[in-house]
Amino acid sequence: MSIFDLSSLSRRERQIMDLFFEKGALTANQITELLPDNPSNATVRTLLRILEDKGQLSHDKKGRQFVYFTLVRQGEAKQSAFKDLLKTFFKGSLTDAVATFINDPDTDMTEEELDELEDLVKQAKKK
Amino acid sequence: MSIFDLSSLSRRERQIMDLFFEKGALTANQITELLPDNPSNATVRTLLRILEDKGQLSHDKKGRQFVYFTLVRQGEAKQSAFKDLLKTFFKGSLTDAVATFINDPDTDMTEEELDELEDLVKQAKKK
DNA sequence: TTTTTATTGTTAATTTTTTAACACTTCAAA
DNA sequence: TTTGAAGTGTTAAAAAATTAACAATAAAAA
Repeated sequence: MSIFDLSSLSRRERQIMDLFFEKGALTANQITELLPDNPSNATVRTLLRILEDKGQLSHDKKGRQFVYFTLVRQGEAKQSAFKDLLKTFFKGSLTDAVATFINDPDTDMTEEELDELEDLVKQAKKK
Repeated sequence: MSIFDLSSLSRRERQIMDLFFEKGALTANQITELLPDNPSNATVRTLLRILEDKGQLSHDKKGRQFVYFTLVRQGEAKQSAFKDLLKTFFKGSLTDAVATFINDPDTDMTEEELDELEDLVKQAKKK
């Protein structure tokens, strides 16, 4: 199993890894608050040790607290997760995904974002 | 729990739902072949019945086979999954996600795709 | 028909995940 | 110092997920 393969993690492990990807470094107490269904602090610490054993996380000591962080490089995790999503839901097509998102009535992007996006595509076309 | 909330499914349940999103309707035998770690056919059927109980799947009978399919509307599942991914990995920003993908050296998009993408953005700007 | 084969149904054992109780440690305040 | 508060370590029970054995059924072939 690759370190990027989130699909082989258990439900709770995955929920926790998602928090790290979203928030960066976290303590056991922070995770306890962020997880659904109010697990106990001890429960979360067990999970953190398991994820550390699996090589997904590590921690630094700061005062008396452990501050955990992913060992997966953020950039690679992002790319891997994004590609997996495109494959699962959009036949691998970025264009399909963007179309779905932009055409969702709930989505409202600012003019600036759209400009930025257009520039991005133009840059890509130059190569 | 919403029917779109994949994060509350178990590991196997989630792997199976991902297959349905990617492939559409499937029989137990097909799923058995597609899943990692070679589960037995009986195992897969149990999971399918569980997912049916949870309201995620249903099935039609075709000859002697059951053909299963998601009850989640594909369009809504896509949007929900995509938004979740943006939130987890890209601070909710479509532009960030597209930039990461396009700038990945492994990615190579055709000229046509890029054109399509550019048009899409231009259309969106008109509104 | 009858038999064979490919499927599904049921159930229970096994394994993994999830949980938290209780012990231990460490820092900081009194 | 001593004591208390806030954290971590260990372990084992409980719950959930995963697995597959065996029975039943139904379609197809003989």
